[in-house]
Amino acid sequence: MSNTSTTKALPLIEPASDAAAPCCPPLTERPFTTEEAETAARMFKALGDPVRLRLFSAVASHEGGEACVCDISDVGVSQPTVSHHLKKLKEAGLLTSERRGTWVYYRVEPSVLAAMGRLLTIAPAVT
Amino acid sequence: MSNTSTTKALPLIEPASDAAAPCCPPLTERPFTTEEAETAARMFKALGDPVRLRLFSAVASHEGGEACVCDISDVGVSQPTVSHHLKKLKEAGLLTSERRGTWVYYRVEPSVLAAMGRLLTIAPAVT
DNA sequence: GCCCTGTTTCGATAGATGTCTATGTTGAAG
DNA sequence: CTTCAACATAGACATCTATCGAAACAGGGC
Repeated sequence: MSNTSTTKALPLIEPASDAAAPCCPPLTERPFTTEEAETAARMFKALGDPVRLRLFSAVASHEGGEACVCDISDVGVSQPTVSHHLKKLKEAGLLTSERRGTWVYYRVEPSVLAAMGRLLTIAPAVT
Repeated sequence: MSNTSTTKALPLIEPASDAAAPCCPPLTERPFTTEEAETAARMFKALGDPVRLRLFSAVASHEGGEACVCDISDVGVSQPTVSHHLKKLKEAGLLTSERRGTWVYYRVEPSVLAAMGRLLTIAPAVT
């Protein structure tokens, strides 16, 4: 509500009350519809490649939750391949990118991480 | 007596009982190694197909956490294809199967779900 | 024995995917 | 303006994947 923003006061983690739960209920809640399955599968598939997973982990674990390509591109494949995988992660909504001067920085979209985590919850403890 | 019946025979491939393989730390903790990435990517990849995701969700949300194939095979593909996808999910360690009489029942491996969920946690708050 | 429920196998095929090399594009620095 | 460095894009290629139909196989109930 009014947020009471007397001062900036950055919250620990943006509440994102619903900001990014556009996808689906927990997998255990009810059988997924075709649409839900396609949406969710796109995200899982993005993390279903070892190189992408390493890139994602490198960004996610980097200081400040962001990293420039030059910091993470040592994953054993050529530079264009790195670029290609980063693009895939971006298309899946898992990463965002921003150019600052010569370098391009990638950042994790935390709300999407949370949404995927919610998919995998055992039981929402609700009826 | 004969061969190995005196004791429990040797566990060629121990069912890994539970263990559930907490394969990896959270993605945000540190950059994944190649091995970790390959292990984790195998699980994500298994859920990266819409049909498999629907099958998995159907089992996971079914009463008792298990379902027979006849209950979930209405996903728009042929019956051998359903069988093929269920096999993939089993190979990924996400499902187990058991025959009871005429029907085969699939069940979710809850510990694996938990392990995947842990991968996606933002910050483990230490131990 | 016959039938039912699944599993497996066998091509076969259309499409997706990961990788590379080569070439652009963008911005900073001479 | 030229050149270099950091990434992105484009095209080519080989491999993998999902799917099908049909048919054989395996347990279990009758």
